[in-house]
Amino acid sequence: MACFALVDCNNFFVSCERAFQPQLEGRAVVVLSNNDGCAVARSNEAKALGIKMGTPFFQLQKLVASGRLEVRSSNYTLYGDMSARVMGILRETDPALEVYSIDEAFLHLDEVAPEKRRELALSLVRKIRRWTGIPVSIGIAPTKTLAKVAARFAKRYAGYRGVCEIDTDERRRKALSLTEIGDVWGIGWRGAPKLISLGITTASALVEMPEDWVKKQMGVGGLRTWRELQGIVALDAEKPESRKSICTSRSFAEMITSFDELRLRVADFAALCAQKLRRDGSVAREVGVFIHTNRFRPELPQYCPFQSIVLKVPANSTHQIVGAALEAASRIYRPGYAYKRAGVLVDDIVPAEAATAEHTLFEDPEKIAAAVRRRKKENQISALMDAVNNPSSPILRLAAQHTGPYSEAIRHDHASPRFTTHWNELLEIH
DNA sequence: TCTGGGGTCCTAGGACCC
DNA sequence: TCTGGGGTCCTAGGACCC
Repeated sequence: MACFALVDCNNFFVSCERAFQPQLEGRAVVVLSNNDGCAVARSNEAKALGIKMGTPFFQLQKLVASGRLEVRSSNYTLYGDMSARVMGILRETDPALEVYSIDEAFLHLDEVAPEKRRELALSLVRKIRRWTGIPVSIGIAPTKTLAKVAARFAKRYAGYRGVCEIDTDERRRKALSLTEIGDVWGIGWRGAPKLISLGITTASALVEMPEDWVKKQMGVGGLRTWRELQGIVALDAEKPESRKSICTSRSFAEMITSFDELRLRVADFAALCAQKLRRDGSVAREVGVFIHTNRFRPELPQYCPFQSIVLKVPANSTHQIVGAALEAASRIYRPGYAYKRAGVLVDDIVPAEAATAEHTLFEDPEKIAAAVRRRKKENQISALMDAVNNPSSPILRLAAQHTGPYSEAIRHDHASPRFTTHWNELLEIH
């Protein structure tokens, strides 16, 4: 029988902050989204205060002022590095682990003798805590969806010491009966109320429904969840080769009205997309831009257009991607609106080596040759930029981009240092 | 005053084919 | 009055995940 272990970092962003700021231990701590917009991670103490995921920061100001709550701006450089450390430790146990998100990974324990699985997981919990400072919970079960269920119990009950295993049918039934339907992986904010209205309030109630009812009510995705909850593997093990689309978008600290200002942001986002494409060894055929007014200000005129441009030849050079993005932006920009957010999305992505030029029969061979030469030069420039640039604050940029640090346009009033990735911000011990 | 960002997959419906 | 049938492919939007 298959066996998966889900390793889930507890309150990951908060735990990363605590690893270098022990004074946060035992306190209510919240990590804020980009722009210090809303809560995206909460310590257990913060959850106990009733703070919900996504709570706007301005609603938390009183708690902060009264000293009952600590906040930190998100520090993705730090979290990315801490994640890599945790995944590196896990990879020693299973080189083929599936990294599911920045704070979660699935290990395959099929080869580990059943009676040794729990001990192995306990040792991983201890090792990760000791080597990185990050507390993790591990759920072990015959399917990924059940491993998720198990991990919730591992987190909830201290007696498990961080590891919960669903290894018998009796335990599976018990766990499902104690799991609310909305807490099941794959049942979202739309599905849960619908199922509850149909009388399905727990995972066991769902499992007891007939297959065709599930298919009819929930589609093939729901059917997979239903199977997984019974212990039948229904989720694909294959990892995607590479991303199919890449999006870089941000909200702005202030609202932007002028095109000159907006195009600087769009150029930055496009440059980041190009950099991500090159890192993946991919090229994209389509470059899209969206701009959004502030949806939380309905009294202002709203405008949320999207425009994409199809490139003649798939590309990943900063020149090509930025050029197309600015063209798209100029087509959709309208004066008279206050823009709060924008983004660049590159789509129709293929591996760089698979991309071939498609010239039309009627194009002038001279022009084609000139285009190929230009392209080659742009690719060389991009390669040089990658060799020189620090991603978070690139030195070499196009003139179309803005000149300050990327983070300048974003509010980060409560940022902690990049303890592990920046020479000037290393932890100091006195 | 102030409300995140980055993905994947599925489905329904339209365009198109013979 | 009456207006094929069956299939594929693409796309936009929705639902879900963290």
